[in-house]
Amino acid sequence: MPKTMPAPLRPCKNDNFDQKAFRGALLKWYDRHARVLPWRYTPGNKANPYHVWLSEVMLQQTTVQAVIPYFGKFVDKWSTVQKLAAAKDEDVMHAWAGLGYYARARNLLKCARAVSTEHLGIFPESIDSLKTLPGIGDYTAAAIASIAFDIPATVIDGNVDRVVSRYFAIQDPLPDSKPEIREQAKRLFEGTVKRPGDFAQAMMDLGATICTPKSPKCGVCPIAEHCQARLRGIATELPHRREKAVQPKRVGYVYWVTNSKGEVLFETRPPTGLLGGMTGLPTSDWVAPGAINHISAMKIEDTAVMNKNLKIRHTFTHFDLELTGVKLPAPRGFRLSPNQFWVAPADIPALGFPTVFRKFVRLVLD
DNA sequence: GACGCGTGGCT
DNA sequence: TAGCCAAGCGT
Repeated sequence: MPKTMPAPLRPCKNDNFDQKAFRGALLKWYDRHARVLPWRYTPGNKANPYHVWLSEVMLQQTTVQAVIPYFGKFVDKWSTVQKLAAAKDEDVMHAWAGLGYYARARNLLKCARAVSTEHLGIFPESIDSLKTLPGIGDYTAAAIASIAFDIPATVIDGNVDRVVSRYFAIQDPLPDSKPEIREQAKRLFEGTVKRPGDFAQAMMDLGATICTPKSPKCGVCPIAEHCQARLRGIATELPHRREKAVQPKRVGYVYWVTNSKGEVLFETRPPTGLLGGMTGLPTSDWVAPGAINHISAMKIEDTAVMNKNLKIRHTFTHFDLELTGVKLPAPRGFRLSPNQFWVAPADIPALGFPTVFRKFVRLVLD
């Protein structure tokens, strides 16, 4: 292509791209600005695969700030993958409570047990082997391989999606652009690789602290020179995303049932699905506003004392929920289901359960 | 490939 | 306030 020709808008080859210079600039930046995190080892030092795996699973779709206290709690309780493998399911679910995406906790335990029994307690090092383990997909396998074992791998998370989309000015919206992002990301990650783990973390740190979604700090970005989005003044706009559907609303009742001793009724939810395997309060079905909503797990609306002030709102990934609280004594003849149990009020705060229930408990107890 | 699956911080 | 979205995975 003649040098006088303007850069094509799409696709953008970024012909000024130089892998060696890119890697050098990014690693130099990382050596000065790497964040200090509990699971992270200083550049060059050996990582603990158990810590890398645990942190990466916790960090799936979850912010660093939210993960830090949970990571500390887990390594305090279970210092090795074998100890975690030997833990009771209930203890792990309670320790995870509040972090969200509870299938991760179920898979975490499955994975720990697989590593413990099938791999003699030692994490496999290849990406393909790692991907056979529960809860480890494309991203996490690549992250563990590179960060824990210094194996060259193309590590693509949401940060890398954004950095690559901007650096190469990819115009197609996510997730349509995933294949192109991967293709371009390979140009950054592949080749003669020194410090693959540091490079992967540098890419993610850059996305988390400099190449941020709303206001990218291009003025201090170590790779700004050849960033096609910055050169075109469209960094803030990228990556484009396909339009999202409006979240539906659902409503329902949540029950605060007490027995003669003042204990409160809790239950363990079914093992899969929403909040699967977690402890919660009994609720009605959650239905669209206006829909008939007398189908209750308790079938007790008629006898209950409704308190319209006991309302909580909670947003899940795919719907907005409004629950109305109902306080009532256990109905005459009430018998516990196998998954239900009584809890003394003093013991409730120590119980681990999802945020939607914690909101209601706080409302009742405060 | 589309969808189900939490939560909290930020704008 | 309401929307956006963060170190994704399993089905």
